[in-house]
Amino acid sequence: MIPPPNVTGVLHMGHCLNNTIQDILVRRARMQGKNACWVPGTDHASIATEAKVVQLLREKGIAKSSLSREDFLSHAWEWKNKYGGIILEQLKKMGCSLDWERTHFTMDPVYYKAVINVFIELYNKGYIYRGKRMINWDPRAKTALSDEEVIRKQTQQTLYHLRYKLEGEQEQHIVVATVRPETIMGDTAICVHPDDPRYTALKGRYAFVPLINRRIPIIADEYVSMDFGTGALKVTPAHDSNDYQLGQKHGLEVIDVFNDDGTLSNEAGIYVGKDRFEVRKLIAKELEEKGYLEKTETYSSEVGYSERTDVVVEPRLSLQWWVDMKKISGPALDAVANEDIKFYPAKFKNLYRHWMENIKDWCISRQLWWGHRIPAWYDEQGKVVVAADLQQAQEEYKKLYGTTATTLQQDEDCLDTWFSSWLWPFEVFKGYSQPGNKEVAYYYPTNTLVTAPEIIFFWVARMIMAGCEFQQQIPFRQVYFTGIVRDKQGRKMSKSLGNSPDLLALLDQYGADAVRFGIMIASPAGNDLLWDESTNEQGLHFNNKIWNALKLVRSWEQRQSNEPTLATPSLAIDWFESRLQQARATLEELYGEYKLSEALKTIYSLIWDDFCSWYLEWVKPGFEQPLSAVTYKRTLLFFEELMQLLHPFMPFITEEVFHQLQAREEDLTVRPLAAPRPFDSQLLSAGELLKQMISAIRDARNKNQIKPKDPVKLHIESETPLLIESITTLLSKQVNATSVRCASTIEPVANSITVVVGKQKIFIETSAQLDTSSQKEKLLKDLDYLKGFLASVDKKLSNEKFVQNANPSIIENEKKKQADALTKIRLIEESLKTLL
RNA sequence: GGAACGUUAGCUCAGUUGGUUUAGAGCACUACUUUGACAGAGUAGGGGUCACUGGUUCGAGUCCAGUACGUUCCA
Repeated sequence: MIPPPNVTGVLHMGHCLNNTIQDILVRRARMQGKNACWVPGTDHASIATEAKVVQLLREKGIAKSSLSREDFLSHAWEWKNKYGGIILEQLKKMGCSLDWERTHFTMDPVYYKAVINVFIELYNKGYIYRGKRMINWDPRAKTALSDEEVIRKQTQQTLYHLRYKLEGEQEQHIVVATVRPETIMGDTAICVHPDDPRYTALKGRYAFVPLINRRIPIIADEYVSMDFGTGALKVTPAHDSNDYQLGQKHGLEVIDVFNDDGTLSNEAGIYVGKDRFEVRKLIAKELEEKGYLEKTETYSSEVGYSERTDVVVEPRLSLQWWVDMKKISGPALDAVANEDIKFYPAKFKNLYRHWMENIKDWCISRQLWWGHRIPAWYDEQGKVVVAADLQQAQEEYKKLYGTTATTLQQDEDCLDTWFSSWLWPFEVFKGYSQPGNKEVAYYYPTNTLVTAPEIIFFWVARMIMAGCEFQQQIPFRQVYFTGIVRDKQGRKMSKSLGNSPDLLALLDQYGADAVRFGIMIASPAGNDLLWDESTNEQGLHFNNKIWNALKLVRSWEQRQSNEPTLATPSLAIDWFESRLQQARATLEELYGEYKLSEALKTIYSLIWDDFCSWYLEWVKPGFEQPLSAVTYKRTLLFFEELMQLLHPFMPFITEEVFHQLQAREEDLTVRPLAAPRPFDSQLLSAGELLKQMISAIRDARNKNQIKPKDPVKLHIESETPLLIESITTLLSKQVNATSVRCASTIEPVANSITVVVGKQKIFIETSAQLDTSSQKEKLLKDLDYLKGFLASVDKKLSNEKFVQNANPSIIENEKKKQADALTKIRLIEESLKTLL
């Protein structure tokens, strides 16, 4: 399931993250042999698109008001056809493996009809009503907004203390604090707290609004906070939702002083036709000049801005269409509460519950043309019927009112975009327009929704409601919330900050694989990610590493030999086989928990460290030497399997390498994953020991400045000589040792460096001149650590309460730690003695 | 004002039900190495009082309470 990307836009980093995650999940599901369906699509984004089209027309010198609805819509469709598909092309460039033939658009004819019918169905059920309520008005787009479309921002404002003259007394006044002096013409009361001693005497009296001298009552209500401002509040029911409620309670008049574009209306009486913010400045000046302004102070509070046009939202009383959310939200709340739908990360469950329990009605009408036109019809008196078209509306009217309507006019408004996208999970399979069809029966409910937490209420919650309401089933089983993409300083990426990188340029510069790698490696499960371009470089380096490994392996193709004397490094092969299977088991777990970033890290390290740094070095033949055919074959198979594991993250390079390793028809992207095989943990620990010994010996060589080309001889004292013997071939190869001797006790060897690895004491015999100080230093340091460690273990074991209370297996373990530490300490002390 | 989440190395993060080392990665950093897949590399190394203060416990990065700071959401 793809969230419908905004038809107006180009891809940004948020899309990049979101769609990369979905692609990873889809590719992996496909490799597991599942019929993975990922539906692409775009939504019509009514406000944003309409704003774009209006702007485009304005540039051409055409005003929207000069066009008929039909003409405007034809321009909008033209725009959609030209730009609407761009985003899908960009997804292809990112490597997203969508089912392209299923591409949908929320205003496709069938989908459009479904939206309209959903409206009618809900209206007939009594879930949709028309009502005059306080709404958020966007004065630029000239439309209502839902609460979710309003973004609150901390804003520095000026708080004006204004004097309102009291009735009856010449020089007396009451001081009111407001940040909106331009609304005083809409004041219909002043309100104080009933317990406020400062105003006890004023209750029930009257004051005059400055400049226009309208007489308004002074009322008392507990809503007013005594500490804020002067404790006296000017009540403007038309322009603030709290004031509106106060007004309702106290039966106050409502005076709307604004026009729909944010200019002052005739009702205001003064400054008519001027913009609200211009008036704020002008009126403040006039109030000051006329002595009404006592003082000003700066004040920071949250102000609502329109999500789409970024202008300050105006609370406004207006007649709109609403969905009664209480009637529809119940099953959707339960579905998440009882985990029929699981949220990843789980913390969003709380947020969801809180919103659902305090849900408010959804304002679904928008004063726009681009969108699904509300199927409501009005007669001359404003009587309403809801029906899909005029003919049905007339029939409905007759049924309802018993007469034939002379003229029926359709509502001019459109539905909120989300009123169409909430049907997405089933209507892309025509689950509403053709209920129970084969497709929807097969694919619905879908599995996983991947989306940004910002639209949990806009979209996720409403899809769940729609699913429960119209399909009687939840729309998906898991919801994975991605983090928010931020810049290095932790700021949200936004157009206005200009900190959002151009994704297309990045794809050109680094390639899709590197960009996908970069964003995924930086993206911890459930957290925001601080994105930095340098992670793309890491991706690029990784590509390069894989490419070089390919070069190496391919160069072996001509060097294969079936010579029976040629040894096959079976330890290396068996070890890597086990390591690979172990990593696959880890990956299985990580995918199960949606820890994709960690899954990528696991594969990255498997390829870079285990495969390239260890395995390939172990099986690598000497300069221009042959290698056994078996080794070559196994190496190819390993490489293939690694590419398959990496493929969901980096589809392009893995596919290419897969074909370069061996010419073939089959594609990696559709190749099923082989069943996981068991791994041998003894082999894994042998490999671990080998790696540790190699590192320790290299370190000793480094510190004693023994050149890589200078050979050494190894004498190893070990309690497990058989284990050591199994690794000597690889060990001597990796540290340039000409001979390895292993025994349970070894006398000190002349002119040698001693290192201790685990319970092994290794003498590195060399012909070079030795300076024992550095190795002594290292041994002393190790000794110090071990003694401290031993002390902490001893402390535990000598604590009677610990021995009494702790789990026996833990005590056993502590005893083992103690014994091991003692052995190691003995070995180091012995080594130190030989140095003296 | 209310709520949720977070605070572990210079940066970004792991760390499962308290005991598997005296806390791990990846980047970045330092030294050495131009070796024959790869200098976009290799080899090795340094780096943390786990925000703070108390508490529970034989034992706390992990559980509890409070404080500070941060982010987000809702008023």
